[in-house]
Amino acid sequence: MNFNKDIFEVVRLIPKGRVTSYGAIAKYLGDARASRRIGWALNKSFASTPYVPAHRVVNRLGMLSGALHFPPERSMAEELREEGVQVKEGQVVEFEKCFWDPMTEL
DNA sequence: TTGTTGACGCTCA
DNA sequence: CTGAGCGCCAACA
Repeated sequence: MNFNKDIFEVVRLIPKGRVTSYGAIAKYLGDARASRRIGWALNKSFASTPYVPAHRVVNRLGMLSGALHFPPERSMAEELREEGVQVKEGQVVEFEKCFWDPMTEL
């Protein structure tokens, strides 16, 4: 299905040091209610190629809700920090400033 | 075929 | 502010 593919595509377009939300992606793909499916799709993103920076996708509050699903090696928080995104207590600091909206950026 | 689940988002009390 | 509940819908047992 194209949906998953589109999700991966959009996620790969997220600039380094920026983050976006499930809802934003869903909206961009035309189905604002697909947020749940996005999480599910991203779950499988590990097996897909090329690499999908799923750590740049968080929920609408900027929380790393999916951190537990990441391999210990690629901790969401760590990856983000390395890219210049401050993460504290499983949440993106200054989320609004790092937020990247495909709707307005593309 | 049916029921449960989930990396969400929103509303209401 | 916190918690509970609901809608959505694909995947899976």
